[in-house]
Order: sequence, then C-alpha cells, then structure tokens
Amino acid sequence: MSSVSQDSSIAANLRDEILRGQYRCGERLPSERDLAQRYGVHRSTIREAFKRLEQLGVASIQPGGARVAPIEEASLDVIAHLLALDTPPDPEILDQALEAMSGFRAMAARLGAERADASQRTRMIAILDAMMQPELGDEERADLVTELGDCFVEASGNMVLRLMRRGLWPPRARVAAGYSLFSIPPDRAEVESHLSSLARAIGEADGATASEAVYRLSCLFRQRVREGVAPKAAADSG
Amino acid sequence: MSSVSQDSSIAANLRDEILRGQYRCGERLPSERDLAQRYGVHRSTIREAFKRLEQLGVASIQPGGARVAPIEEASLDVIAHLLALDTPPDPEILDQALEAMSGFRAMAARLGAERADASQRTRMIAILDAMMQPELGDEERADLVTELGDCFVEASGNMVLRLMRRGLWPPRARVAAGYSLFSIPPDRAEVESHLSSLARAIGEADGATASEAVYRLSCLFRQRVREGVAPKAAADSG
DNA sequence: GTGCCATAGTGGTCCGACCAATTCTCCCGC
DNA sequence: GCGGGAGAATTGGTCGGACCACTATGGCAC
Repeated sequence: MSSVSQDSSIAANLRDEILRGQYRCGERLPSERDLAQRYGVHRSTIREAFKRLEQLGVASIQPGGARVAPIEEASLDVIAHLLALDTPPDPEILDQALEAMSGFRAMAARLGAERADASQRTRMIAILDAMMQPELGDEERADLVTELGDCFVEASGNMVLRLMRRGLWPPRARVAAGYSLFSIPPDRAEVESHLSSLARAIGEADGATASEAVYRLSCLFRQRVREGVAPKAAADSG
Repeated sequence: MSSVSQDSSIAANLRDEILRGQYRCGERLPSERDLAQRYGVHRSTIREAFKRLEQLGVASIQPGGARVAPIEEASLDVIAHLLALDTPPDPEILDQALEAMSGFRAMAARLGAERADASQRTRMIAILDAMMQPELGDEERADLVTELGDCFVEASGNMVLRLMRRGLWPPRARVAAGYSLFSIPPDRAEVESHLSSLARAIGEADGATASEAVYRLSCLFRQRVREGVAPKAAADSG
C-alpha cells in the first residue's frame, strides 16, 4: 500500500541516519554495492537514492566513495528534516533554527500586517485572542504561534517566503516529538504586552511594529525552549 | 575537464528548461526513454537526473509520467537557480525574491549587528563608507549591498541563516545577466540617511535599528529595480 | 454520447557487465 | 622503522536489456 518508491524511502532512511550524526562529516558512506545488499535491492536503486541525497546536499558522491557533506553546504530543506527527527537534534542547531524562525516570522509579520485583507486580519486577531486565554495548554499555544506565522506568510502573498517557511519548519508535525517545545510558558505580562502591541499593529497595518512585536514574542518562547532543552540535554548525557 | 557526471548536467539542463517555463506546470515531461534517446544516454542516467529534479521539487515522478510540479512545492533552492538564469525570470518572482532578500537581510542585520566582533564591525563600517562614495558605479554598489548582507550573516554565527542565504541568492554570480539590477540609483539623501543610521546601530550593537535601516535600504533598491524592470518587460513584450 | 476494455506506454526495479578513477595494500628499498 | 611505489581491490559512472504493475489512450459496443 505504500505508494512511495523504494529509492525514496531508502534515501529518507540514509538522510535521517546522516542527520542523526551516525556518520561524521567527511566520512565515507557504505558503498552502493554494500547498501544494495543491506537493503536487498539492486544497486541502481541505491544510486537513485544517492542522487537524492546529493541534491539535498547531505552527501557528496565521488569516484572512490560517497561522503557526508558538511551541513553548511546542504539545502535549507535539511533543517525541517532535522527538526522532524524523533531524536532531539543538537541543541545548538535547534536554537539557531528557532532564532531563524523568529527572524523569519518577523519578516513575514511585517509584510503580512501591511497587506492582509479584512478576513485575514480578523483571523490574525482571533488567533491573538486565543493566545491570551489563560487556560491554554503549552502545545496549543505553540500551535497558535505557528498558525499565526503561517497566517502572516499567507497574507504577504510572497511565494519565496512560503518556500522559506517550508524549508525552515516541518509542516504541522509535532516538532522533535521526544521533548516538548515551549514547555515553560514565558512571563505572562510580557507576552500580553507584545500581543496587544501586535494586535494594534495589525489593525493599523503597521508592518514595522508588527515585525518587532513578533520578533520579541518569538524570542521569548525561544529563550524558554533554550532553558528547557539545556538541562534536558545535560540529564540525557549524565 | 568537466568532472560533473552526465546525470548531473542533464538534470541541470532539464531544471533550467522547467524554470524557464518551457513546460507548463502539471504538464508531462518527455518519457525517460525519450530523453535517454535525445541525450544519447542510457535510461538509468535519465532516471538519476529525474530523482534530482524531484528532490529539488520541480518535478513529480509518477507511474504514467513525470510532471512539472507547482513551484510552491519546490525547494527554496530553485529561487537561486531561477535568478541565475540568463533569461530574465518573471518580474513578479524577481520582485518577491528581492522582497524576501530585503527581509532576510534585515533579519541578518539584527543578529549580525548584535554579535559582530570588533574586526567584523570594522569591516561593516568600511563597506558602508565605500557605499557612500559618490563616484561608485551601480554594479559595485549592488555588490557592496550583497557583501554587507553576507557580512551580517557571517557575524550572526547562525548556520540556518547561511543556508537560507544560499537558497535565496546565487553566489557572487551576476544575477540575471540579461538586465542590470540596481540600474537606477535611489535617492541619494535617503540612502545616506539610512546608511548613517545603520553605521550608528552597528557601532552600538543595536539590532533593531540596524534591522530597520537595512530593510529600508534594501527596499529603496528594490523599488528602483521594480521601476527598471517593469518598463523593460513591457518593451520586450511590445 | 457514454461506458468499457484491450493495448500501448510509462515508471519501478532488477540483472549483469565494462570502464576509469580512486583507494587500499603490501612489499621493497633505504 | 619508515617512506614510497607498484599492483590489486574497490568504487562510482554508464550501459544494454529485461520484466512487472500501473496508467493513459483509443476504439469498440451499447
């Protein structure tokens, strides 16, 4: 019933192994013939998977052997895959991704706030209202943050932003299921201050203010994730 | 001397044809067997090229035929490839890419301004000084804008930002060689105002101000590109 | 016109093979 | 002990052909 081709799932498998750090950067991957035997498929199937990995930028295929490429040379797409791993990624990278996401949302908020039509504004305000609910669970709040960000991207009408968003964050899937993001809700007063500032900016189509508010808001959450992940990582290793 | 494999160059070839709009979205690509004959290679080579295209997100391979995927489902990487085409891309997309680039530079400027070390700050200021030179050519000025942006990305120390940058803009290559970007220099006084504001923000590690200055600056250039491209496109079609 | 079915076409995978380049190994000379 | 070079083993690149399951297409009966 799986309509995905073998080469595709093998590529995903190898990709995750690489992103999990199972092979060090520069290290040689198993040969095509080895992998063909290991997966019980023909070598050409492995080759097709390898081409995918190379296009993703996680591997570099050369005569003599395929090697793991430095992540700096990879496609942005790897970030979403990295965050979607069941294994917690390097806290450093998680933090950088959250930081980039904060900046990205700020960018989207500016354009979105300036260009949203009436119904989009209504939706944004509704999300903001929902976020102020005190009885809200952490996960729901996190979902709302994501939803609001998507709302801005949508309202911006900028396709390039949509592409960036897709590469940055796994769609709808619970990110890094192993540990809950946003586990520690940030200071309520500060959040509400930014939220109301944001609501005003949306109403007035004030992109700069909306951008700044969203950035500050995202940074609050990011800071809490950082504090939540660091001790967890320490506990895991200790 | 070309050390690139055939499947790679064929993939690049097909990719450019698709991005140039030679095949409409949803349209079927030639069959693997056809292409194999056309390129004079074995079918498996075409298959490997197809896997690349699918990973890039520009094609969708299904039993019955490979089809051109909607650009919304592509990887961010296609943007750099699109801008690198010798053929001018859709002005709409160029504008959106410039807009995204503006927002991205603003994000990078914030982090870069906050974290740059002394030597990086010196370099940024030097670039700003160079940009104020009145005798500067348009292309050099455009290069400086790019260079400054890269400087911010570097100073941010954020790898995710580096990946985003790579997907957004072709590295060092003259973008869209067919028509010159930044052909019309923006209002000098306004530019200088933003530049000095930016210089101050860099000196004071004021991320928010740096971000806003860079955004405004980028938008000025973008506006001029827009005005320069629109009549050119009209002339081309008329 | 509508619906159905045979057929041609397509991608998915496999087998086996050869080549050129790289990588490894081992032995030799110092 | 050590460096180096020749040869062997391995590796990716490409090729030719083959079979299968599924899709698209066209023509036929209704």
